[in-house]
Amino acid sequence: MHNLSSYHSKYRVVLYSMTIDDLDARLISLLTAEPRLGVLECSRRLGVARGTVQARLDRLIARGVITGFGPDVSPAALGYDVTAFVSMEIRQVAGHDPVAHQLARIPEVLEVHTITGDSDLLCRVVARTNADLQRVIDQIVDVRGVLRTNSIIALDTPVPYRVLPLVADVPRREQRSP
Amino acid sequence: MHNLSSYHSKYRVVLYSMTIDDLDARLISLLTAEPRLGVLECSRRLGVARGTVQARLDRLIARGVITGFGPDVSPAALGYDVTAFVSMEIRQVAGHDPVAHQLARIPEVLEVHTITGDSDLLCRVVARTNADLQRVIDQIVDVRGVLRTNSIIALDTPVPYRVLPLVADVPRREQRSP
DNA sequence: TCAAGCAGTGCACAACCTGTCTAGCTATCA
DNA sequence: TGATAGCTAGACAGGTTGTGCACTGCTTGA
Repeated sequence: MHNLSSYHSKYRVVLYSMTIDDLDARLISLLTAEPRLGVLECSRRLGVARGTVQARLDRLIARGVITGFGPDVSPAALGYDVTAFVSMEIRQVAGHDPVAHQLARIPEVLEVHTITGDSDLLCRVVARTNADLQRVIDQIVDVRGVLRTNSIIALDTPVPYRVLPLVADVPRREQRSP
Repeated sequence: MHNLSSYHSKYRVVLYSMTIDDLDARLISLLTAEPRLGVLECSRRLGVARGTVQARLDRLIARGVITGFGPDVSPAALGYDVTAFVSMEIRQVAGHDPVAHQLARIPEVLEVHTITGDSDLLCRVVARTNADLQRVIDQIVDVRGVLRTNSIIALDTPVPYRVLPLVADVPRREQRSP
């Protein structure tokens, strides 16, 4: 098996983790900016052959770097204007998995993490209004194993979720340590 | 201006907010499951005319329900295995915007919210290792206006970010209240 | 030092899909 | 009742995709 991270570049450091190329980063950036672009148009914009773009994309997907091209849905546009982070303590006897499984059945729960610190779980929820948030929190509290919850409302989101700066940074980090 | 939410359905309630149809929900679900599907294939799967799918998609995008089709990048696949939530207090004199602006310059900061509660800002950060997380937090603390931070590490993510259950739930909510 | 393997390039082909337009039909709303 | 909006079905040209091939250049390992 050949070294995944040392091919075809004099600058690339030999790291035993999967990294991405500058071309990969530019490809991801391009597709993020204009997602409807086809492979052919990408190859034109990037100045490489179509087969290269096709191969890069396949590889990024195969490696799990790109997990999908799903449509990004805005909960706010659906009327879910309230976002909150709910942390909770759970009864430790049964572990956290059954609780997370029950939380997953609530559509308004968008994300669940197990965390360090005073609480055990942190989840992101959305609701239509503050009153509706109460309904969602009630559903969470009703989950068997949930002992106490603590809610924090997100008033504004000055930086919405993004990965692009990270993607652009990876190849530069590689080059800086020859 | 005509009523956006009452067209073409005997079940739909007149709500003065933008909602989605059952067909919209099925379209989004389908595209989420198999994002590489074209419009024509979608129309076949959904059993409607191609023009309908095209029109629905255009409308969903125009309304802001679908904000994009960007490639979903997994930070973990890029070597950023550590996810943490960092809440912070900031100096109130200058407001929170300049702080958020500086935080946005840190690639590892994926998301920033202004929040209720003891802290002022909550952000999601990623890092390569726990030691690397220290580096990122140091960068955050160095931001002018940041007084104190509190970090919570996400050990596991039993429910990764998803919107699909919410999307599927919206049309059913509409029907339930005639 | 040399052969092998991997990326990339350029080209070709058929099949398919997209964007766009038309026309007719139906349901809703004023 | 008339006007409007949405869905269907069909059509068209043009571009794009998936795939295969041969060739080049670089890196690797014997």
